[in-house]
Amino acid sequence: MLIPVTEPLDLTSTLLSGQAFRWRQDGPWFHCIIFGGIVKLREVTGGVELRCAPQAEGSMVPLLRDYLGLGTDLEQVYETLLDDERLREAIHSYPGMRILRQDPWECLVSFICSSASNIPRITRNIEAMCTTFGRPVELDGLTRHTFPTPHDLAEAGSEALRGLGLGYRAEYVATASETIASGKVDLMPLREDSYEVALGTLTSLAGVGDKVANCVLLFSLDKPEAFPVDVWIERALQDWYLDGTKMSRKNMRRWASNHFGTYAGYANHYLFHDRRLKGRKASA
DNA sequence: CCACGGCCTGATTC
DNA sequence: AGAATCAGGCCGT
Repeated sequence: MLIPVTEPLDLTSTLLSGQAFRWRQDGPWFHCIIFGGIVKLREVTGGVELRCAPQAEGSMVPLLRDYLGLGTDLEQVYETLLDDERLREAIHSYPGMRILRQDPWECLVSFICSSASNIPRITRNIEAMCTTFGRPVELDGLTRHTFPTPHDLAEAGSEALRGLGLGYRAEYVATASETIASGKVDLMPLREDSYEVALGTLTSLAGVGDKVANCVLLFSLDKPEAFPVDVWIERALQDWYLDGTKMSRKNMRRWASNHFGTYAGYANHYLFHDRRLKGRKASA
């Protein structure tokens, strides 16, 4: 089924820029588990072709439009960022790269797992949790596993998670899972809360500091002003904006939110993507 | 509020 | 070859 898309959308950059960890590319197709179903997407003239199971394709279309962030007016976002020379260049390099609107739970666990790790390992860890504690779903002879629920991971416990290679992050995931499963913290309503309130709630969870919280806020909780500062962003800000001025990461986040404004998160992701593709040494 | 060391682990570098 | 270092940080002191 065709999802008609008239808005700018670069599917490859959007799905593979490091904001989500479960998309796989297979020729022209991308596949993943979304909303509990297996989904295949590919870019075609006029939009995006969709296949999915077990849901009907028709019912998945509005969910995917939402997930892909097509509700956001990118032109308006760009308008606020194009004055900046570095951003202008990055935006021209990857026009149509969007911020996804992911499931907050999966996003939370994924970024807890990301701390002091690397993309291949994070991806392995997440996939291991899914194959071990998730449910298999099949489409066109392809099997993927659903992301485990808070209850699943709380029940699994930290030892089992360590067995999957999470290292010290296993304790964080187990504890955070218990907190969510118990109902002490409810993630979805944070979409309606202010940035500051949601940030405070998230950082009360095990293994969630300022950086991880800002990732969850930006990629799943409707906070486009969120600005996660990781090593890549730290270097980018140092090199291009701060001219060597010493600043803590939390202060960098505050500086950037103030400097880039309402859509600081988009600025963040374009800088991040650009920096990462160019590699560490290439850009001075 | 900031600075610092410790923490799993696997790949890369020296 | 074996030891540091780094990788999309967080926590406690």
